[in-house]
Amino acid sequence: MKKPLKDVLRDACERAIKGGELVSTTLPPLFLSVPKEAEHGDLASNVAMALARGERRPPRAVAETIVRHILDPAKILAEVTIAGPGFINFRFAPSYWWRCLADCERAGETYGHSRVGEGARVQIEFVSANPTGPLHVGHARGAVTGDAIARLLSATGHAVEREYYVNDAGNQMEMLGASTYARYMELCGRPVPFPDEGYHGDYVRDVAGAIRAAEGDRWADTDADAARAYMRDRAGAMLLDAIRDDLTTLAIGFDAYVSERKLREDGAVDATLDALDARGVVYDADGARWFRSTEFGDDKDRPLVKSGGEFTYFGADVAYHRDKLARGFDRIIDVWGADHHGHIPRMKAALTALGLDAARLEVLLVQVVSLTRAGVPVRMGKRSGSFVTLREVVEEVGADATRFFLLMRKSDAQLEFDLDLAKQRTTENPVFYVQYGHARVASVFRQATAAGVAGDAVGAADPSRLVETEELALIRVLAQFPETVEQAALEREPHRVVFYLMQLAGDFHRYYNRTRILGEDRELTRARLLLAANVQKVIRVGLRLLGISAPDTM
RNA sequence: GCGCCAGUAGCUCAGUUGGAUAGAGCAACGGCCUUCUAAGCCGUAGGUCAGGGGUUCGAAUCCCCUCUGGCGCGCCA
Repeated sequence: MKKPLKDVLRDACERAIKGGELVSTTLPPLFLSVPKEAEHGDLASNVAMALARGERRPPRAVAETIVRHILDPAKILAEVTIAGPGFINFRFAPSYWWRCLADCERAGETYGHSRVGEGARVQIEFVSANPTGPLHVGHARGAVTGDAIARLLSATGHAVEREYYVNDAGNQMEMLGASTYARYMELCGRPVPFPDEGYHGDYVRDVAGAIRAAEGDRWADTDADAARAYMRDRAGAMLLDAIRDDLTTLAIGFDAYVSERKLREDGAVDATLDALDARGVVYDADGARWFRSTEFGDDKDRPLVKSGGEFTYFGADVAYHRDKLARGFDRIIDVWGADHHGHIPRMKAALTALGLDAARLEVLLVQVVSLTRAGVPVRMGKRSGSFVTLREVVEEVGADATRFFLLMRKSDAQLEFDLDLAKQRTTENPVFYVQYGHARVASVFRQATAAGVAGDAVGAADPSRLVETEELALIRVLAQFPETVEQAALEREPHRVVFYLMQLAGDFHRYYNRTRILGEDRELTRARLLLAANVQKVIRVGLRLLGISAPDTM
């Protein structure tokens, strides 16, 4: 919607400069905004105010000069006015909106998609939870956010790969093995002490039970270390499978699962350590090996190898990120829990130290989710093992509502998720409100078909029959969809799409309530069906970008 | 103590390079179904944008200080 007008405006400014009526030689970035007040038109520019200082003239006078040079070869404008402190307000001609509707119709299910990404290879890594237990709600937010951003990036012409980094090595896994072993032995009637920092969740017992069901008591008589190692691997594999299943219920999949253990076994971690060492940023102290990250802006040096000889999590993670960049992505995006924000400087420092371009790594922080039930907080605590799992939430409120609610807020802001609200099938629940908009149009079309109207190639209807203010306003909202998608993708902010859909659904419900779509006038009916069909389509495409279904009946 | 993020209507939150009279949903109050799904719509009310200073034609937005909340500052991951 903005682009054609931006061209007209730029053209006018340049002509004014060429004619010597503006002394500025460069233009500020042309920025068109949608005014809050309808009387201010469809789009407004503040360019005159931005230029006024350099011109040494009042903004309104600068605006007059620019307006005088506006040509409108395509006849898209109905009105151009100067208002307030120096805004130039534009109002589009109805014919422009009719053209927008036709464009929308023609674009089909790819309306809103674009090529701004120019085929850039982007990798997005998300979830990456340790396979030591089921996913909880916090993981779910990262999962849904990463997935939605991946969908947005694909729709805007990026070549996207989704990756899950499996932390299947290290201390936590050993703890899982020991915990599972202890539960297993318990079930065999030969209890051993439960590890101090072990995993207390009931799922460990379930996993141990499943192993025992498949293999009997034979591990009870095996060497304890060997048994623990076996339990670690079996439990890890089973829990990773469970995680995949959980993600599948949320319509989330990955192109690759990369194993930390494999990375270690392949020598990638050693090689990375050597590479850092070769650059002279590694030193030994207190029996450990340290990375001199303070030289690269971190506030502390960080250990890469523990005094026991094991790599730290950080050490392995540096190797993983080096590997990702080596795979040739133009950009790698990490979705992290906000409690990891302190890790960004050290990771960037390590990449810089390795001679890599740290700017290619982008870290998105996802803040915590607090669950409530009718306003009452649901207690969560991982340590106690009583956290609320992703599965429980999805089973209670459904995948669509889970995704919608987790995407309603900017990802770096804390989010309150009211389970009672999410499962309500009433007007208060925004996800049903939006989906209902889609279903409602489907219902109108069922009626239209019964009346023998829908068969008349609605796509070929004449948009110029749509003359009501509300109809043109609705088309305007449709016309804003492509730039909403683009912005959401480039800013990595899926919540913009959520808000857009709530607005579109609201505008449509309002229109529906006042205006009868199926009427006596056949041509008008067809034009309104065209409009309704495109509203429905944009809701559908928008929901698809969020990974949410668009039902025809509710 | 240092660092990061936040503080906008009773509640949950939007607010696009700094722009016009700060918005939405819910909750509250009052209306609308013989007509395409009332799972909807219309109206009313609701504000010291945490507080104070600064920058400028203009600040919720940028800078500084204070207060409040969350998180981080492990040879845990």
